[in-house]
Order: sequence, then C-alpha cells, then structure tokens
Amino acid sequence: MTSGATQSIHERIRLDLERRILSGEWRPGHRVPSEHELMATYGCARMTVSRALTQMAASGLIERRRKAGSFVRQAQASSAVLELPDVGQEVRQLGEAYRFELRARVRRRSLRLDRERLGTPEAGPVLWLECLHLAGPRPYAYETRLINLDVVPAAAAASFDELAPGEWLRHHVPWHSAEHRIRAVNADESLAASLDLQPGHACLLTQRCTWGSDGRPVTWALLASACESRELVARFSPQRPWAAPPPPSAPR
Amino acid sequence: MTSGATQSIHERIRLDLERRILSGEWRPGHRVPSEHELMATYGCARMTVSRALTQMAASGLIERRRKAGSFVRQAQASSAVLELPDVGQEVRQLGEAYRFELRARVRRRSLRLDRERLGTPEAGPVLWLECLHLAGPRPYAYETRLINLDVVPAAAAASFDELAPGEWLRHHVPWHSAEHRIRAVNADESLAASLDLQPGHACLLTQRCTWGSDGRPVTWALLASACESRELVARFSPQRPWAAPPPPSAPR
DNA sequence: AAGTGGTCTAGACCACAAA
DNA sequence: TTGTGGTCTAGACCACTTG
Repeated sequence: MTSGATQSIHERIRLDLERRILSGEWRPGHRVPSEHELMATYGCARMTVSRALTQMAASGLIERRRKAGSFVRQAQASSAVLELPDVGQEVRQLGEAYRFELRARVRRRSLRLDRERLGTPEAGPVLWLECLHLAGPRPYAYETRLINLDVVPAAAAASFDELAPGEWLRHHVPWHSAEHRIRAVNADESLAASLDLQPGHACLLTQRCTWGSDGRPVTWALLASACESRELVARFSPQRPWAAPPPPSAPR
Repeated sequence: MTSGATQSIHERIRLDLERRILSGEWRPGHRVPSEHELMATYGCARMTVSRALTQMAASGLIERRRKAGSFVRQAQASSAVLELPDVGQEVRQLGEAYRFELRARVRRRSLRLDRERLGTPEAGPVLWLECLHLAGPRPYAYETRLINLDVVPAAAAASFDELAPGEWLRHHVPWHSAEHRIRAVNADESLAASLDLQPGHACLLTQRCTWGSDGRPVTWALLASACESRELVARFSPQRPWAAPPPPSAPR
C-alpha cells in the first residue's frame, strides 16, 4: 500500500505509525499503543515492535516513558539540515568553471585575535591564508583562514596550489565537529575590492570554526560572497531528520 | 573509561568503534570487524553487535555491504544542523522583551507571484500578512507571509493578536517539511523604513516554504533582519548528526 | 504493585554479493 | 560457493515510574 519495494515488518510498523502522526490523526501528546498491543496488532515479536518505536524515538517523533507508554511529541520544526558543500563543488554545480587564487600566506605566532578566533589560550604557531574563489571570470567568494599549526603542522609545508585550503584540510584532518555562523554585512573597502563590488554591497558571511577529534581547534575560516552570488539552503523533513546522506561512493 | 553513567553493551561497542574512527586510527575505507568477530571480542550475542553497527550506519559513519563487511565512510562535514527558533524565542533568548505588530492583512485570490512563491498552480484564496517583530523598543525583524487558505482555511478567521502568524501555524498545522533559503540583501527603501535603517543597510533574509503532511504548500514566509541583529548558527558533530533534540517538555 | 520500556540471548532463515 | 549482513523469534531479566 504505502510503498512498492519489499518491506520489513519493523519498517511497515514504523511507517504506519508515522503516517498516523504526520497526518494529524494522532495529535501531540497522543498515546501510541504499547509494545504488547502492537505485537498483537501486527502478530510479531516484541523486539520487532521495539525496533520501530526506538527508531521513531531517535528521530524525535515520539517520546517513550517507562510505565507510562509512548507519546507523540510536539512538532519541532526548529532545526533543519543545512548543506554546506565545498566552494569548489558549489561553483561547479552552478555550471561555472572553478579556480582559486591564493592571495596571502603568513606563518606567525598567534596574535591575540587569532587565539580569540580559534578559541584557545595557547600561543602556538598559526598559518594565515587569504584566498579568492572564482566562478568563471568573476570573483565568487573571498576566504580568510587561520590554521592551527600546533594541530596540523603539515599545513606549514602545503603549497595549496592544487587543493584549496578547505579541501586540503578535509583530506588531512581525520574528522571534526564544526560550528557555522551565518550573517550579512555591508562590504568594507577591502572586501569590496577583493570581490569587485561597490563598498556597501551586501555580502553573505559564513564563519566556520572546526575542531579535531581531540577537541583542539583546527581552523577558523570566514567566507564572504556578494549577496547575489550565494544562497544557503536548509531543509527539514520530519520523516528522516536523522537520515544519513546517500553513499557518495563505495570505499575503495 | 569513556563515560560515567551505566552503559549498555551495544552503546559500549558503538563508542569503541566510533572512537577508533574519529581519532583517525581507522581511515575511510578501513574494514570494521565483522559481526562474528565483534561477538567474540565483546562476548555478546550477534543482535547486540548488529544494533551498534546499524546505528553507526544510520548516522553515516560506516557503510555496510553484504558479504564484504562494514567500512568506514569518507568524512562528510558538508551538512550541519541549523537551529531556527521562533522569532519570539530568539528575542527572549537575547534577554529582550518581545512583541509583534501586525502591519498588513489581506485576503485575496492568489496572484501569479503568490503561486510562484507557494509553488502551486492552484489559484485558491490566500492570506497575505506583514508583521514587525520587536526586541524591546527596536525593530528586530520584518516578516512577510503568505498562507494558503485552501490548506489552512482556519487562518482566515485567526486574529493573530496573541500568537504571531508563525507560531499560530505551528499550533494549527500538524506537521510539515520545510525549506529555508538564506541570503543577504541591501535594504530597499520600504524595508529600511520598516526596520528603521538607512537604505542599503545589509540585511539577512531567511525565506521559508512549508508543506503539509499531504505535500500541499501551507505557507511561504520571508524574514528580514538588520545584519547586526541576527546571526544563524549551524553545528555539525559527527558523533550524532542524527540525534533527536532533547525533550522540551513531557506531553500532557 | 504492576505495566511499561530497555536490553539481552541463542538461536534461525534468507538475500545478497564477492570470491 | 560461502561469508556477510538483514531480519525475525520467543523467550528472559531488569529498571523505572506511575497509579
């Protein structure tokens, strides 16, 4: 009924319950049948029912409370998944030729501002980079970046002529958590000159701070784009707020 | 070792494996031990191991292939969870008094532009709203909104004097998917006047389109704020990109 | 006290894909 | 062909928490 492909029992149960919730038939606060009731309804083992309910609880659709039961949660459209591709990918998806130019590269002991940006008290060496990303002949985004050489010493020797700093880091730092701050700004003279705009032109800024698996700050980056060049998209779907992105490629 | 609270076996297995991956010990493409090997390692049933691996696959950390095994996936820091609270909540979190003023309210047959914004060919009735959100005495954001009265006929009778339109909808429409587009813009004269700014001042725009559980468009909204007022934050953590937000309150 | 969820076991059968 | 994951069963014990 609901889909064409072969469907496991726990999947069928989950989709049945989700349909009732998403359609509004079961309002927030409504009590979902207990595991024993669902066992009887679907004629299956308790673990199978439990699996369906556990998934729904993980996705935030229901809340489970011992002795009380499972309840439909309040709608929570307050978070969405924001896609943040590499600048290069972004440009190529627009059908434009991508290239970048390294505009500045300074190795230095961290200044106070650097340490504030990285959120660390340690006064280690850092690498300061500025980089212009181009879509065809036009400037697309101006990147200023700080790399913590205490954490990524190899960056000091990187040439950044093939890979842009952001991509280079993604290839050399195993994994990380990150925080993005998005805001608008009127371009100052320096930024306007870099992006070939009039001063005052509205620009979109995305500031990213990244931490390594040990919690130490890896890099801080600010990406500025003219308002007409760049737009960010975030999507929310209650069906699968937790879903994994599709496999980009098979390993090996 | 890893945490203080009591820890289930599947959780312990998952954290063990995640630590190896996040630390870089197991690079992308590395083969994770098979379920049988992990059974032997941890001395538990296969279902327990399977549960840990299934969760990791759901979160995108590994990829599972029959006959081949489970493999560490490529790092994918390209998506982050963007928090998008109600404007009212946002203002109150800044420690300011929140109120809003309804500035326009028009019921009409949908214009062509309305249908484009809603993404529907149907020429049904719509409600056009404009609304100023204030933080203390200062304008905080200007909202323009279109509500599809075919889908939410009750909105025609709503007064919007207690609840802002966005909150009213969240209470009256059961669930939905949504798409957000974020960009910057120079304020035109009209927007500048509404937000008490100079024309040309950079503003952050978040445009939201929402669909009901049946896939029909519910509402389209544009929120504009002066660049210094508002900043969006998106976080990425490979540990739990799929994690449900904490329960805000118990149902009932 | 009792109902509910949380977890676990020791099997089982099957589908799939790589060797 | 065979190892691997995907799913399921029919129990079990425990913890929690509400009635």
